[in-house]
Amino acid sequence: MKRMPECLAHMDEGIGRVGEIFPDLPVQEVVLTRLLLLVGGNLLGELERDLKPHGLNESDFRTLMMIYSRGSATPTELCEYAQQGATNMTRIANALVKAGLITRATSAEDRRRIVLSITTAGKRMVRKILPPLFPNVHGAFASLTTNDKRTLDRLLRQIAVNLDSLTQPDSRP
Amino acid sequence: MKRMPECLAHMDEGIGRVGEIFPDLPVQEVVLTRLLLLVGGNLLGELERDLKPHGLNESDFRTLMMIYSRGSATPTELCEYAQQGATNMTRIANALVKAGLITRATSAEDRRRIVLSITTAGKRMVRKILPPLFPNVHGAFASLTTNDKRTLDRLLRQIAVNLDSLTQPDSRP
DNA sequence: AAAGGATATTTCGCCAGTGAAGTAATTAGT
DNA sequence: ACTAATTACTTCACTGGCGAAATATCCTTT
Repeated sequence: MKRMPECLAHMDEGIGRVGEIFPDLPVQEVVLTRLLLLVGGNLLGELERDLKPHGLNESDFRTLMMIYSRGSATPTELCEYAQQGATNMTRIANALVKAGLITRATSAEDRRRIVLSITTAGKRMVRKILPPLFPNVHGAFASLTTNDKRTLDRLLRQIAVNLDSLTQPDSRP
Repeated sequence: MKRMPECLAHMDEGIGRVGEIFPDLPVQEVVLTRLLLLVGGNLLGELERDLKPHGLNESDFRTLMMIYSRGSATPTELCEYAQQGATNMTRIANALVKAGLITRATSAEDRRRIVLSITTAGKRMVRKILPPLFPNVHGAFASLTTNDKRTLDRLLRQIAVNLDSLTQPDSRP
């Protein structure tokens, strides 16, 4: 695998060439899109690499952390906020239950519902996994100033909202 | 599915709670990581939604565009720059060949190699697919100023390089 | 209180991506 | 010039995720 700078140069070159053929091509935006996909993908890959030794993948981990931060949650809640399909949630819950990190219990008030709760083993797992991730998380943004990070935060949130309203254009009463 | 602002608020809240339990948690960086994963994922989803009617997925499309921009390429070249496994490249090439968008030919100088070249149907497909994407690409960054975009470009490239050297720490002679 | 509609979760079948092993062609070492 | 190592691509088996349909419970209306 080539190193990143060459990879980026190649991308710029390719988009540049296509831009000559399609004068309307919004070159800057296309580059940003590809950069976001690239960075997102690498970040995901790095995270999964760190999690694999513990037998978890990124969505398992994210789900575990969401349950951890609230103590318990229903699959639907988790789907809402983790933008996952319900189908997938079932499988993730199965895996976490099987690993003894969470428990499944049917809700008393609404027996359609399942309540997923973290176990002590689950909490222990979080304590084991989380801190070793800090250096890498830090490393990813090492060359950015605090100000850079604040700006990045702001811009990413804007893009997230833009994308959201692209997909669901103003479905408000 | 909840709207984006609620989703972001929920994320901030969750990370905040975890940050209280783990004082060393680099909150700002974790938030940025999650934002990048979120935006990357949504961007990918949007793109795939636009491509599906044409029978292509994102990696098919990316590969087609790379071949388009150079006229032809070998699977290995494409893997290098598109950070895809060779395995996957085989399948993608199969799909594109089957759709008549590219051709496969063995190289004359090195008979281990395969040369993938775009066909006229492939070029036609690019002309058909690409322009309708422009509005969405534009929309994703609509609320950003030109300066914002330049900054974002710079920061994303830095992160990309940081991640790269996290993974392959200075393997230079 | 019975029927129709809504909601929560699961099951099923499909597509995309990956690692490990396999095959074929080239290059390097002696 | 012959073996060994390398490189290019493919095949196979497996995991992760998704959409559509199935199931079970709840809510609403009559």
